[in-house]
Amino acid sequence: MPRQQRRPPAARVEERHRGARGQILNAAWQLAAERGLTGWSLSELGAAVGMRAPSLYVYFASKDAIYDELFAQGCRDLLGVLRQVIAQGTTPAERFREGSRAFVEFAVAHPARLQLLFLRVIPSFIPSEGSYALAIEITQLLTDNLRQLGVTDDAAADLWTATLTGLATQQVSNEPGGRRWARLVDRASAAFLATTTQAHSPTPEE
Amino acid sequence: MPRQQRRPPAARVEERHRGARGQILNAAWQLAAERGLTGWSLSELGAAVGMRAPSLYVYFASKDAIYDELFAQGCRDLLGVLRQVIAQGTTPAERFREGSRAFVEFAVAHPARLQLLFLRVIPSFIPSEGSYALAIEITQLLTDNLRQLGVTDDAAADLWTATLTGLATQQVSNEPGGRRWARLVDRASAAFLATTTQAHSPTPEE
DNA sequence: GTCTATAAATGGATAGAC
DNA sequence: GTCTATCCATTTATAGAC
Repeated sequence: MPRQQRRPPAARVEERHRGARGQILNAAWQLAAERGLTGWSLSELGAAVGMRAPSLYVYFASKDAIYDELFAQGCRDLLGVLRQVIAQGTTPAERFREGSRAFVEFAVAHPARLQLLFLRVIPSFIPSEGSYALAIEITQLLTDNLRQLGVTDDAAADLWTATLTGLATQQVSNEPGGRRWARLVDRASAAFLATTTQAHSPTPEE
Repeated sequence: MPRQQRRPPAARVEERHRGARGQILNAAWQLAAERGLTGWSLSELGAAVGMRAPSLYVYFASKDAIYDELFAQGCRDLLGVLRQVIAQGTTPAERFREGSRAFVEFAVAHPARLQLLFLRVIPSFIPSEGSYALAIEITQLLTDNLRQLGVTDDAAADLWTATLTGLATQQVSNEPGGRRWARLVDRASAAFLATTTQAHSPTPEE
């Protein structure tokens, strides 16, 4: 029987491992916020957590693997925010309005997350299957929300995601830190609901 | 008096120079379309026009200078398309609808132009004053278009640019080559006009 | 105006000592 | 698990021959 009494318990090791991974991801978010999603290197990331670049490979297989974990984490963050906000709403309309507002606020507060999750900014990076499934959950949440309002039209849901990401993107791209577009989300929600739910003469598609 | 009878006329030289610059920019657009806006290097660009990388510096001061020229060119392209489409419209409403459609079609057909003009994808690149002025002209054109419809609200114009870029961005990011979001532009135009022009109970801003 | 050569730096990633 | 050292590819950019 191999001796293993002096080896620390595997659970402890894994816990520390996860802790370090978390630190690295936090530092990556910070660098992405400061210099853009692609504006940092592995050596800079290592320095940010008191490591050299090669040590990062103990925790991640590649830089794209880090992006993939950031992608998944960003999805979970947004899902958490949206679920919380939606849970607080008392009516479907309120849930819709507050959910939409939360989406834009999240994206504007975290431009790097917006770029990573909803824009194709990194040519080499494609999210893994598991990470992408989380992104689907976000739009799913939005679609369910609309269904509760009686909006079962998939096209309407698509138009709404486009509007929300559009507002956030314009805000972040043209006036970072401002509110020029972000403040329009309530107005957009109201207009969207007005044209989608009430007596709608279905516009003929092209 | 210095002899200069054997030197080719300056006009000829400049003409060739401009021709080469044009070739380089065309090749850059093609590379950007194939591999993403940032997915190519100067040596690849040089090879595409039968040059080595250093020779490109005869025509452009830096890679960012190339991006700046691409930015300006993209603006002029889009302005040309929009002006032509708008000129063909017979009523303000038709000009609005067709202009909106043309905007999205342009962006979907040229994702790299969309990224360069409306998204902040390259951390290091900031358009020059002259190039940015062209970008302003685009939104100006849109604003004027709306004014002809009696929409003088700046916020409405902002909401509309966000919607258009949002549709294009979602299309390009999530389903490149498809029509899922692009086909919604007419529906969005109609909804926007319905809520903005007709008896509008002004939604209170937050 | 184009080239070779090269600078000067940086990138991501691996090997192996400790 | 972290390091040094290093690989190898690649980058933008410059100098100088032709």
